[in-house]
Order: sequence, then structure tokens, then C-alpha cells
Amino acid sequence: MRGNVFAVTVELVVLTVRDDELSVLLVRRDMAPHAGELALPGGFVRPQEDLLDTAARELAEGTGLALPGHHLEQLGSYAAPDRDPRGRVLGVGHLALVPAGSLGAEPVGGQWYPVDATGPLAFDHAAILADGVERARAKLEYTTLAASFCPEPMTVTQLRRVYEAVWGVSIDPRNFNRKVTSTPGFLLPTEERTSSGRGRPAQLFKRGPATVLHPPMLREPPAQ
Amino acid sequence: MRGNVFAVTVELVVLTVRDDELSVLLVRRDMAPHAGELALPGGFVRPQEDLLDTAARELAEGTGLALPGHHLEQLGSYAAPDRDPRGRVLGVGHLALVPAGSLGAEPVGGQWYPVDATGPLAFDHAAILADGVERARAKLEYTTLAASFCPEPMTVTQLRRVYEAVWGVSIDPRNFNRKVTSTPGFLLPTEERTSSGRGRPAQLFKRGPATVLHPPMLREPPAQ
DNA sequence: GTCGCTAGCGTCATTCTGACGACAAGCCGG
DNA sequence: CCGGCTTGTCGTCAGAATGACGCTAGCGAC
Repeated sequence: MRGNVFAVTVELVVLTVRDDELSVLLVRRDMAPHAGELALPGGFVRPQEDLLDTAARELAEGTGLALPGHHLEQLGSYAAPDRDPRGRVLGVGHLALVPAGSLGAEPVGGQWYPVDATGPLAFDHAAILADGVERARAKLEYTTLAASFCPEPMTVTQLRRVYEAVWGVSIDPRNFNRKVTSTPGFLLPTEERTSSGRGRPAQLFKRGPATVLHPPMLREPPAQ
Repeated sequence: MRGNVFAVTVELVVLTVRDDELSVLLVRRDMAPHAGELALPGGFVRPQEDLLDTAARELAEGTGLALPGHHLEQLGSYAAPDRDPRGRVLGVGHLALVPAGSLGAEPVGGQWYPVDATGPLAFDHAAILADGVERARAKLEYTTLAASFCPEPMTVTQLRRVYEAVWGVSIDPRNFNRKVTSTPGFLLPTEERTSSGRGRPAQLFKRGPATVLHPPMLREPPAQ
């Protein structure tokens, strides 16, 4: 096993939808290597920690967000031999989806950036971010994860704006309404309605128990 | 970084369809720990190797199969603190799909087992196997990966048997035929037909350039 | 030839979706 | 108070895709 010695880190792709834009939480590095550059939050796995434990701890330390209550899943591992100048470091990317406004405007030690306007990132974090964004986009098709981006309770329009922001498309409100309200367990209706704001008050919903969306809500196939 | 020291292995879930059964390549361990038990093939990542390089090398060593030409993708990482009694070992699971008959009946140093009749496996390999099988089942829905299980050239019936074996369902041959032949780029027709065998000769196809299947071919949603 | 088998075409009803029209129910400015 | 604006919600209709299934084509076995 000599030579097969790695340090293992967890990197977090924390996504939210702010101002109708899919955004990612980035931190500015204050230590070498890549000091001063933007990077995904993350850190080293501790001796007795499992990967998701590390990810949840880093999420809490970096943002104050606690599990359970937020979606967190593993994306994959990145281990190119030259990805870290300090030596052999394997990074395990994770994806977290959090509702808008669950952090202050300026979260602890980080800042929100639209996912397609981050500029260059440290290490191979741009690739990890791209994989996380693509995972999120794909999962909206066949799961109910979009609701994880919305605070509770939510309106159908809020949920639709999530899809529109994540996919970068516009969706017909009437067809979207039909789809999500006719999918059992996606949205649980409450008796309440929005009180203020322009237009007709909207019914408020909570997240339902369903996790899969069948049949799925398909994007147009990415032009090949 | 003291304490954050891992050995990193790659584990392979090599799947094929043999005799209408989804099967996995397993090896019997000859060294401790777990000597004598069945396990996924795999091994340690070498100092200058990337993960997919290691996986491709182990695939070649264990089966004689060479990339390119076979599907290989990363599944995810497994790093529970107690998953290996030798110490902290992070395993990166990979999924490979190979056509039936591309190995001899008894591949080098391994043997095929139906995925739901393996018995217990060493380490946490049962969990990795389960994740690999579920990944394969899901990907048949929205990609053209099923063709990776078929030798070239293939018939539509061979492809249908792959779906039936992987999903454990039966599919109407006529509807299946309509679906796969009307999807541009899934199957490229050739001028040849099967020569021997019972029944009417079938047209032979090669794999087309398409990788995604749109619209997808949906399984019944797993009963929740 | 006739039977059994597999391949592959066509038909029809149902479901789901995209593209709308229409109305409901609040605010706002006169 | 009233008409316009905004947003939410229901309904209609055509087209696409699918599930169920009839029917014929073309081979080997007998």
C-alpha cells in the first residue's frame, strides 16, 4: 500500500435559487494553495467521519444550515493526480439544495454567485460545480426535489420559478399547475393563501411525501 | 492533515446479461481480510493513476476487456470508517457494462453470478453492487446504454431481452420494436439478417450515435 | 404442404402534453 | 366606485406517445 496514500476532502456544491437565478455558495480561500481565489466550501474528512457526516458538518460550519431538512447527496469523486499541488488529494463532491432565504443575504464566510457567472474557481472546482448543476437539472425532471429550493409553505408559482431558473426556460403556468397539482404527493394543499402582493392570492402548499415524479417532467433534450 | 490518511481502492461492478439474467462478475478473495469470500474485482489506485485509469486497468486485468468499447462510469465513493478492518480505506465504485459472450464462459479469475443470487459479499460490496444495479436499471430508461450489453451486430429481440432481464419485466415485442426503431440514432440498420435459428430471420443493427433516449422508456414506478 | 416459431407491420383507445381561451380575485389609480 | 392591471386557476382542444392486440411474412421441422 506504500504510495497509495491520499488525503480525502469533501467539497460542497450548495445551490439555491435567488432572484430567479440558480446560484452557488462560494468561499474565498485565505490560505495557499490558490489563496484569494473562489472555491467550493469543504474540508478534510476527520478520522472517524463518514463522507456524508463530513459534508453535513461543513455545511453547518459554512452556512449554519443543519440537517435533516435539507437535501444532501454525493456527486462523485475527483482524484486526478495533479489536482492539488500539495500532493495526492481525493475530493468527494456533494450536492446540497437549500431554499432561498434560509441564510442571511450574506451567509457566514461565503457568498452567492449565479452558477454561470462565477469566473474561474480554485483546483478543479469548476468541473465539480458543473457536475452538480447538471445533476440538479436532471433530478428536477424525475424527482420532486424542486420543492427543496422553496421555503415552506410555497405557492405553485414559486415552484415554477425554480424550474424556470434551474433550467433557464419559461414554462406555461397553466400546464405547470396541472402537472404538479395532479401528481399525488408532490404538493400538499393547505387552507391558507398568500395575503399580500399583487394579483390574485395564491394557495399555499407544503412538500408532500412523494420523492419521484411519474411520469417525469421532461426538459427539451439538450441539443446534441 | 495527520489522521486524514486514506488508502484508495477502485471496485468494479461489471454487469452483463447471460441467459436472460442480469449477472455480475465476482472474484473469490484469496487473502485476508475476508479470505474465501466473494467480492467485487478491484484494487488499489497507483500513485499517478486517475480513478478511471485504475478502473480500466483492473477491468483489463480481471477480465481481459479493454477500453474503449465498453461502458465504464463512476458510481460513487464508500468510506464508512469501519468498512475495512485494515484501516481507513475509501472505495470508489465503478460500473462497467459488457456484452454477453465477450468473455469466455469462465473469465480470468472471476465468475458470473445472477445479481440477486450472489449470497453475501465481502466488505460493503453488496451495497456497491446494489447501487450499480440500480444505476444500470435507471440508465436504461433514458439512455441507449442497453446496446452496450449486446454484441454487434444485434437484433431488436436481443436488445429487448436486455431490457427484460435488467428490469425483470416482460415487454411487448411489437411496441418495443416501434420504439427503438423510431428513435433516431439508437440502432443503425444494416443490410444483413440473421441466418440461422428458428423463426423468421431478423434484421441486424449496429449501435447508433445517440446516447440519450428522448422521450425515455419508462419502467413502472417502483412501488412506493 | 402444414405446423410452429419468430419478426415486424398496422390499428385503435388511452394518456399525457403543449398551446391556448376564459374567468377569478386581489390591488391601484382615477 | 369603477375600470384596468396583475396574478392565479379552471377548461378546451389537437398532437404525440404509449399499451393492447390483430395480422402477415418468412424460416425450419415434420
